Amino acid sequence: MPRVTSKDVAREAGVSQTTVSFVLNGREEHGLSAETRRRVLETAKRLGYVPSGAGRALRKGRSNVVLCVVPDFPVAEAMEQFKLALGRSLSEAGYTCVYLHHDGTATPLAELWQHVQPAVVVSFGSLPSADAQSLRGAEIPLLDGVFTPDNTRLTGLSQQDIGRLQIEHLAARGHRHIGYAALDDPRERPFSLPRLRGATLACDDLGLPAPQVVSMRYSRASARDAVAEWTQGATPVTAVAAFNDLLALAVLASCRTQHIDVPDDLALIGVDDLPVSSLAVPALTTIGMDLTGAADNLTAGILSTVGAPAPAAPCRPAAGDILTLIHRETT
Amino acid sequence: MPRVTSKDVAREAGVSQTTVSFVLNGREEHGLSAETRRRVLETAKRLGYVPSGAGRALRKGRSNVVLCVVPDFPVAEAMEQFKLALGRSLSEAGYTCVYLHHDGTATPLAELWQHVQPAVVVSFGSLPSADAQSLRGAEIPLLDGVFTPDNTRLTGLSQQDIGRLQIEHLAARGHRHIGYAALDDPRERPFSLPRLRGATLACDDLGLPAPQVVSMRYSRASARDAVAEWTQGATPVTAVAAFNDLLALAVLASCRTQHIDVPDDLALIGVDDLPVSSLAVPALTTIGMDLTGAADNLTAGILSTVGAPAPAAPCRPAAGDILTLIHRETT
DNA sequence: CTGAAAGCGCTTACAG
DNA sequence: CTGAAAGCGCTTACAG
Repeated sequence: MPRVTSKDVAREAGVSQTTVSFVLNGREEHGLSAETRRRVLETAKRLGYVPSGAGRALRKGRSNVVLCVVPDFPVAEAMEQFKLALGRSLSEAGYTCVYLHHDGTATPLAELWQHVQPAVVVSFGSLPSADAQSLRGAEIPLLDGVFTPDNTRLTGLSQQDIGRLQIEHLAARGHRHIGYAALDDPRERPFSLPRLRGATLACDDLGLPAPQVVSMRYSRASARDAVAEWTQGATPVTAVAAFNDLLALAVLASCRTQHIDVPDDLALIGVDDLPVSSLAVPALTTIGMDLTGAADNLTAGILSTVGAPAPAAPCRPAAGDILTLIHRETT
Repeated sequence: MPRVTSKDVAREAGVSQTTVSFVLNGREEHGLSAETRRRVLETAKRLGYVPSGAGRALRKGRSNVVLCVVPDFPVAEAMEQFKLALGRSLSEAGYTCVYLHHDGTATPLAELWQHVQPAVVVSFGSLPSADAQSLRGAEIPLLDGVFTPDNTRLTGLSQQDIGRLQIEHLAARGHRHIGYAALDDPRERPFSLPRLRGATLACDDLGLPAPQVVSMRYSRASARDAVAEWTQGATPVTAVAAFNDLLALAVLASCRTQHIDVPDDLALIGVDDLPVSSLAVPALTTIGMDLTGAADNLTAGILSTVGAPAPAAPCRPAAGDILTLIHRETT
């Protein structure tokens, strides 16, 4: 059976296509009579009318797609949760969220958005300036650098605050000589550098010596070396803040094999609150994030960029409420 | 600056729009002269012509979107990897992959595909028959139940084989009384039931007693109870196959606190090869999966459904090559 | 071997 | 307050 078009609705309701379009798009300024409005709405619903995305996109020169360019981040639970939440809240607003995982090798971006004509492009990292330029040329709005330190207001999620929170917790528990487990993976730098910077600034603010940074990988050997470095120096460290839970768990495993007691000999705090972190022995203290809240914040920003009405949810979580300290047994 | 259209290419190449369309879509049957072809191709490239998705979709009544309906699975690393790989290989074939995470509460599906007019719908679980019906009505091809046991040929990824492989490995190492750690989460059933079934069938085939199944959650208390049940019965179990690595890690943690030696008192095998699994002490034996290979298989199926030419890659991994046993220290 | 023309479904400037 | 008409960019049946 053929599709129901706005022409069908018009004929059935005894009005013109113009009127149907005005009613369905809520264009008040043309002052349609209440009765006409009602009849059109009722007819559209009765016939099961669904507007054609293609027709609208062709006419307006702009689709209802929000194109999210995601750099080559490692797959991480937290990022997946965020993407999921963003997709949901945008779809409630009538937009389709498409993630482009861009590792540089793929199709030139310029080609893609000429083809798709997205309503907005959202870049999780920083878009190369050539791409930003080409978007400007195509008059497609861009939300750039969503997860970069300068744009924490977009999500309310500050990587620096994460590092700061870790240090503040350790300091509050009496630690003064603190180690930092950094990750030796260039793809994580957008997160790891600001977290470390936050930790360093916090130490400074609290009058503590700068954290003793050791760069490590996800391996036992690497964790063993790191622990040795922290504990065998002139002024041994009594606590370690790790870039994320996975690194913290590696350190934890290493402590066991080296018979270092956690938290008494060495306290430990991660970031992410992975499911597995609460299962560790001892259970890992960590930082949790309200990723749904962060995604809602971003959605609000996206919608205001396309000039859409603010989202239904009146209560955007404030930046400070996005992060939570989850205190378990390793501190 | 305004967009370059096929009309522009036609004018510039001194031919009609018809000819441009034929050349660019490679319609041989109309017998265009080689010289015309060359000139059109050259002009299109020179002007930077990119076809409009909206224009094409409107005309053909079908977009180039592949809509993947993903049921309410918990976020799992393996599934994310698979989705990433599928998105990549489809985009190479000129299709845009959109994931719809459907938890039942969202927009009616029928509305969505009237709006988007996808080229194919791919359902990771089983689509409700009303939805399948509505797709048929709209003449949109459907690949249904991608991860259900009846359709393992679509990806080459058999959940049953996973359970079977676990048991075969444990049996080969001399175990006869085997426990199975099942997950008590209804959302995982599409994976957990077939895995358990594969394990049970394998025991049967090998002449072993059926596995002693304990249903558990991701918590220490739950793991402790499970271990008690396995070890304190009349015929204690000497090995445990777990639904996934996370559950296996919970069991492993519990064994430590109960001073049960792994693998000597109790051997343990998981599924997924999580990054954290190689860090555990002792390191976890598990089943790894070639998810890129599985995604390539699915892409081939999708492309043949839309009548597209087979993908460039001539070598689809065979079903048997998707799974690998990763032998570490817990068995 | 190639082109003029119609039409996919929508929105909006314009006319009444 | 409402409608007729044009046009977004594409593909294809038809005519030459």
